[in-house]
Formats: sequence, structure tokens, C-alpha cells
Amino acid sequence: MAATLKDVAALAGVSVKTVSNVVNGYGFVKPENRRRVEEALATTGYRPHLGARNLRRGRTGFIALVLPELSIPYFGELAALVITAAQRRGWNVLIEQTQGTRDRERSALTAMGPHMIDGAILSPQALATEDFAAFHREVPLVMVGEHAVDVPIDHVAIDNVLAARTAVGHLAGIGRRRIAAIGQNPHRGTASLRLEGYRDALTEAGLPLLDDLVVTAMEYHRHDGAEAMRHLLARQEPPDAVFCFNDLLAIGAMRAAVEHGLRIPEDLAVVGFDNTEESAYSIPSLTTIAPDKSAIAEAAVDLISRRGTAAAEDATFPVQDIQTPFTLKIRESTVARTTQLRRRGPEA
Amino acid sequence: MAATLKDVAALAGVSVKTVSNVVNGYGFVKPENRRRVEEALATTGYRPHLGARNLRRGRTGFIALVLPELSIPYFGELAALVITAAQRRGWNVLIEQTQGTRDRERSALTAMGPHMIDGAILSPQALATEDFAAFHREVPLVMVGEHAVDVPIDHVAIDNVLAARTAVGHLAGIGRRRIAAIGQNPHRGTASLRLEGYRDALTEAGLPLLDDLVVTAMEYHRHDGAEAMRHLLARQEPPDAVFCFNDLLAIGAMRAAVEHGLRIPEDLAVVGFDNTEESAYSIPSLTTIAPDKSAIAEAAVDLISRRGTAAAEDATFPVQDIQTPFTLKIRESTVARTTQLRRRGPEA
DNA sequence: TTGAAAGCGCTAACAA
DNA sequence: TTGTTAGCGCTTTCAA
Repeated sequence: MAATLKDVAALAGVSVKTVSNVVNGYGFVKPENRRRVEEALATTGYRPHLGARNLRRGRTGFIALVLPELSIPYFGELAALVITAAQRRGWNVLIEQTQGTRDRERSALTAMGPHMIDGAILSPQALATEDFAAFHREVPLVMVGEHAVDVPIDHVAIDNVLAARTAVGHLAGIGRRRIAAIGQNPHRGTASLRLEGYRDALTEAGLPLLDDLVVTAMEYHRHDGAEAMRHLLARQEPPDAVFCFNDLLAIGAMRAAVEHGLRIPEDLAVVGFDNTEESAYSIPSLTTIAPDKSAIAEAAVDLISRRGTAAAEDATFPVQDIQTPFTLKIRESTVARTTQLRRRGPEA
Repeated sequence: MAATLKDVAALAGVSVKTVSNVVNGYGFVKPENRRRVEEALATTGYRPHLGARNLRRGRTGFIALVLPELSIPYFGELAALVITAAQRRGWNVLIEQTQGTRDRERSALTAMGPHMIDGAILSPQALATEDFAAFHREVPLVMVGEHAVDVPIDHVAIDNVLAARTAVGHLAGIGRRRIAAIGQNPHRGTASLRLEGYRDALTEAGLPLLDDLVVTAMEYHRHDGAEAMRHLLARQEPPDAVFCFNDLLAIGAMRAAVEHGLRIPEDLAVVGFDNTEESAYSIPSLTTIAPDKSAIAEAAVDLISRRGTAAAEDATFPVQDIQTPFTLKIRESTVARTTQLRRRGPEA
């Protein structure tokens, strides 16, 4: 059996308080006692029971990370970074997968319960404003990506409008005239923002806005991108470029285009969004918006931490809306590599 | 403040025991009392404090999943499935990332502590036999993939030798004569097994074993595959096929080959291992060994569960070594698609 | 500086 | 059928 504080105290011939003091580095302990306690600690191989400690301290040591699914590369990469950031602050991360359904997103919020976690980071897909009513105020909450407009909740994201405008501006800049967009979705706030940026860029470039070239995607998987692309290719006048609202859609779109016999980027230029690791190695490699994922993870965990502290101090700490930086990675799907192809691998 | 059992009892005018009975569905409760308790439960919005419950029950409600990194597609996909399987048995999953280093793998085992978790599933990369000494027997442990030979620990994996033999047999079957292998690694048991299968297949096909065509990879990222491929292409007589020990290596290898001006599969056929989602959409799509990841996740969680129960019953439950099924997905990287290219997307 | 003891929220043995 | 109560392992007040 694992040793308890009591066992250690008995072995060292002191009280549990003394052992606790040694373990936690509190107060002054008589050198002789300290020595004996440390010895007892070593021989018993004592390890504190975190559950009991947290029960007593009224903190749990956990934060929840609520996301659609870990097997989606963007979320896998984000989760890896969140876990690392959380660990630095002494938190373990509980991951809850929702498949992006409203039901499961809501139940994740309630099921975790306030006892279970010190805070939650969520990347919702379908959650509506009213769903927050029940949960809000129990523990610090921060939204990553999507933003529930009407609820005062901390939020971390890149400037989606600007990012989309940058991506589409790049396509216009390399001379594309019929630029399509894949990923419109009435239920996703970020989709509207990206669409807005797309439109801004077209207008800026003096290109017409053709509704025909905007394709909706209910889900953002590779499959959906391929399907959307096939629709576009069936048009009378197909596009000469396409801006996809995430990398998976772009990968699927490229696949469908190539199956259709098109050359990328000559016949069709493609831009993605997320800069998942996959995008740097795809053939052709994918031009994409690269959000600073570390910055997102760091900011989210930091907000949980600060709001937790702020609550304790009863300070009023205004709702935060943090914008993290991004860049545009220009790769082969928009600008063919001619020379130097043989010598260099894709940039990271 | 969140309501406790006591609050509910007070409100309903009964004892905590009665409330507990209702909450846990134990025993018989007088209908009248049940009604009042349920009402009190609803008005207070009572939610059990899982930490306290587990402290009392002597279980933690957590299992650990120790893996190199969540951003690696195979592990992201596996983690998604493990979490789902664990949830069905009432467990939350704590993910520990080790970057595949022995140090962090070891510390994951000890840091989690026996109090924190009811069991652990690990997918080690560098852990040595002696590292298990300290941890073993504290909680149920199951290894996924790599296998520590000398330690009696439950293990779940596919038949790596057979899988590799199948993959390489396929390459020989389509007429390839100079079949290379990327991924040899003295520290990985699975690498040796896959190499063994590779050799078996060559022998079976009457092909010579050329040491020249076996390339070591310390890491299994896309980058390493590209680098290994460049080495192979620098050989006097380059290979006409390559078997990569995972999909990422294969993706990298394809990239390097294409940059070198080769056509896949005409000049070079490529086979991967893992069937990550990416492999079905890469261009060309990747022929790969497809382990049944659900079966792996399910078996691993099941073993934790059974061994936990077995310990309680003091039954002797022999160490398990479970082999899960796999298939070979034949795709464009070995067999060019000629017709029907236009109509169908890649199969899943 | 250390000890005794209460109590975090819950479960379960025992009593009523 | 329900109530009382001890105690899971820990922290922490209060007293010594």
C-alpha cells in the first residue's frame, strides 16, 4: 500500500503536521526532526495524494480542454501546446471531445462540473449563446477560435477577417481573377469573418463578388473539401483559385482538382488556413494562413490562471479579447517552385 | 456556492444517507422522500463532487495515456479513440506527452503517482526494462505498440512482422526488385520487427537483402523520411520501391522523391504504416498498413479495467499479449489509378 | 516549533 | 427504510 502522511509521521515519530510542513516547505522545522522526516519520506517512498490535497485546498488541479476531436490535426497540435502550457502552471488537462455537436459541447460544460476543474478552454463549433447561462461564473472559461458574441467571456483568436483578406489578397496579387471560397457556414462565426475578409480582398482588388464561387461546407474535413471542389469544377466557368477555410478542406480540394486533371498552381491556386504540419509536406505543399498556435495556447491558459486569481482577490478584471499573431506561408500551391527544387526540402 | 449532499439533505428534510441513496440509486427509498430529494436536487442543481467520491471509494476515476506527442497524427487518432473507450467505462483520460524521450517517459510513470490514476496506457519509445521496476504493480499498466520484453506487462499491438511482410510482399508482387526500407532504429523494438518482416518478404520473393537499401531513422517525422529518401536517391543504383515504417516517413519520402523528379508509383512505389487519415488524401494517396486503431484502444482500456478488477478479487490473471487485426490499404502510391479517377474520391 | 483535531464532500457500516 | 457516524488523505487553525 502507498504510504500516507500518517504512516510517515509514525515512522519518524512526529505528528502529521510536522511531516506536512516538511513536505510543503512551510514554517521552521527543527533540523533533527526534518532529518528524521526526510528519512521516513525516503524509506516509505511517500507521494502526496493529490486528490485529497485538492479536496482540502478547494482546487482541483485540472483544467478542461473542450474540442471537436483530437484526430483533427489542428486540434491535435493545439492540444499538445495547451497541455504543455498548462503543465508549467501545475495543471493537468482533461480533454473532452464533442464532435462539434451542440449537445455534446453543452454536456461537456456541465458534466465536467465545477468541482472537477479549475477552468475550461473551449473551442466550440455549435454552442449557442444561451448555453453559457448555466455554466458561466462557476469557473473561469475561455473561448478559443469561435466567439459567442453576446456573452462576456474571455476570448483568444487571430484576426480572422484580416487573415482571410491577406490570403485572398495574395491570390489576387498573383493574378487570379476567379477566386472561389470553400467553407461558408451559417453556424460558424469564424466562417462569416473569413468570408468577410474574402469579400474585402476581392473588392480591394477590383474583382466582382460572385456568389457562384462561394461554397458552403457543413463540416471541415478533407472529404468536404473534395466534394465542394467537385461542385466548383462542375460550374460553367470554373475558378482559377480557391481559398479554403481550413487546411483539411484545402487538402481535399487539391485532391479533387488533381483527380479532375488540373495542375496546381498553374490551373488552380489553393490557399488553406491553419498551417497544420501536413500542409508543409503535401504535394504540392500548401500556401496557408499560419496562426501562432503557441501564442493561442499560452494566452488561453494564462487567462484561466489570471481570472482564477482575480476571482479570489475579488478584483474586477475586464473581459479579455486577445488577438494572437499570424503569418501567410507561401508555398507551392500558389507559387510553383522552379529552381532549387532539388536542393531544399519544404520550409517548416 | 455549489450545493453539497448536506445542503440537499437539509432542504429535503432527510439525512445525507437518503440523498446519497437516491443519487446512487441504492436501496429502497420511500416514494415521498424520493420525491422531496429529487426536488431538492433539482432546485439546488446538485452535482456530486467526483474528487470526494473517488477519495472515499479509493479509486481516482482517471487513467493516464502516455505518448510521445499529440500532434503526431497516429497518436492524435489513437488518443481520440482511447478517450472515447475510457469514457464508456467512466474514466477520464490524463494525457502525458513525453516527446519520446526516456527521461520523460520515466517521469510520467512516477509523477502520475499511484493515487492519481487507476491505470496507465503507454506507448513508449525509449523506455528500458529497468525503468519499470519502480512502477510496476502499483496500478494496472498496458503497453501499446512497443513491448518491454523482459517485464511481465500486458501488451496490445498488431503482428508487426506479418504486417511488414505483407507490405513488402505487395511491393514484390507488383514487380519491384530493389525495395528499400526506411525506419530502422536500434532503440525501437517495433523497428526490428518490421525489419524482420521486410527481410522475410524479400527472401520469400527471392530477392537479395541489400544492406545498402536499409536506412536508419532516429525520429519518425516527415522530415526524417525526406532526408532518408535523399540518401537513397544518392545511391548508385536507387531503389524502385520503399517501405517506410510509418506514414510520416512515407509522406516525407514521397516529397523528396517528387522533388527529385521521380514519378510515383512509376519510378518509385511507396508503402507506409499506420493508415493515418492524411494517407488517404495525399497526392498520390498512400498505400499503407492499416491497424485497427479502435481495437487497440478498446483492448488497452479493457485490460486496465480487467486487471483492476482481477487485483481486487485477488485472482491470478495471466499477462496478456493481445494481437489486434490489420489490413493493407492499396492506394495510388503503389498502383496507379487509371480510369475512374474522375469519378471517385479516395476510399476511406 | 509542534501536536491535536476539525473538516473538505462523499460513501458505507452499523444502528435504529 | 433511514439516520448517525467514521473515515478516505490531506491542510490548517488553534493551543501548547
